[in-house]
Amino acid sequence: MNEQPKGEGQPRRRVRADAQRSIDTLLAAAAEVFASSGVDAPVREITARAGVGAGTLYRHFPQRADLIAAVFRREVDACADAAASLAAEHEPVDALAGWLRRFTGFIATKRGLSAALHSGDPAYDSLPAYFDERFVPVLGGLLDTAARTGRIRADIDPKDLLRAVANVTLPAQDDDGHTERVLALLVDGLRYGASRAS
Amino acid sequence: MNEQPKGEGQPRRRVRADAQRSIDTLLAAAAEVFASSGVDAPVREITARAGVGAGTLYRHFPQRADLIAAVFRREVDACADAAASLAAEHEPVDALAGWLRRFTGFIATKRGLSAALHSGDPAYDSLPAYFDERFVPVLGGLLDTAARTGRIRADIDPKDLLRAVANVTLPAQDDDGHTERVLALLVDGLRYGASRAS
DNA sequence: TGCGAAGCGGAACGGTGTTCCGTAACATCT
DNA sequence: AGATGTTACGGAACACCGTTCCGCTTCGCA
Repeated sequence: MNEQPKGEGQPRRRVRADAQRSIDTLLAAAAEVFASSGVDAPVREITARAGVGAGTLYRHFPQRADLIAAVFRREVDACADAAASLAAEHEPVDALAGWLRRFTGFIATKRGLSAALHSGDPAYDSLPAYFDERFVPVLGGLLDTAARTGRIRADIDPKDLLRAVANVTLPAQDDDGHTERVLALLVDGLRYGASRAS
Repeated sequence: MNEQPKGEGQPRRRVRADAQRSIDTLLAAAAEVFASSGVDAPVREITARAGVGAGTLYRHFPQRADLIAAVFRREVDACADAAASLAAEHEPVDALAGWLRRFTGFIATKRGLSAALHSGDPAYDSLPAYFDERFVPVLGGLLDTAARTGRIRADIDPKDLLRAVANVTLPAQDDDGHTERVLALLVDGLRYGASRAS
């Protein structure tokens, strides 16, 4: 549950108790603030909610981006882990569609983050990699299992589908079922040509 | 070619000559700066290039967002107008695919703008409407014509497809053909079920 | 319990978007 | 053309934000 940012080689120094407390408080406060005010919320709003000074934040997260990244990773993990139970409880194609929907929900809370990702800030460099690292195997597994039923084509790169769904979902502002319909269109695209190729 | 921002009811007052000069210079400078440094470029960079003071900019574009919106509209028009010649020179389905590709190129230059659009700034409120107002009829026409050949399904809402393509294209950072492939997937989705319905 | 190191708060810094206002340029009427 | 009221101009000043700095406190170990 705890977290030590910037874990270079090994964490050679023990984390002092008050420092760990600050880190936890900051991550919790940041998650709340990001959820309610978006990732562009002023840093002072986070430090105020956490009841710490600005210096404390920057000691543990040298760049504002590092804090965002830390919060992000936690939520990526939660979404990726959801795939296992879906696969256990549903038919392959349903599990695939279901997880895509779950993934859609995850992405929907990330408004404003895509902008940050493409800002060129090197602090975000590791995020897309982590995103792929966790999600590509998950979606790849669902896709393979579904393809083996023959009801879905087998020539889809998980990474492509992942990005497509994410990109379609992220900017959906006044979503009156738009995301649902496009997701359905993509799944139809998957079904098209299910008969050819292996 | 000229432009008078904020045209409320009627433009009841003539625009003074020096003011029109400032507006034109600012729009030109802004277009260049946005293209080279993105929409997040400092205002002072634009005023410097235009050779005007900050007060002049804010007199004509009360919010930074108003300037962005004005530049944006010009380029929307250019892209929408491209559809006519495509429709005249290609088969319906090719014209459709061709314009989607052209549209893709337009969107690709708008990185960072999507972030602005979803920032909640009321100054951008009219942009999506203008975007739809210009593009939906254009894509709708291409879609109808293509559907009448029977090689494309007829139950697609132009607005859905428009947003889907835009959303897929906008965040494409390291595009190694990703956009192309997803676009193809969407067009396959259009072909799927072309036989059923009218 | 004493002491060096790590952590803490918050004032201060540099840079940004935006406002303000004295001055200059324009359009109109005589 | 000259006078005059209105509109626009430039750039210094303001408010806010991310980030840095540093004197003081707290922690962990012997």
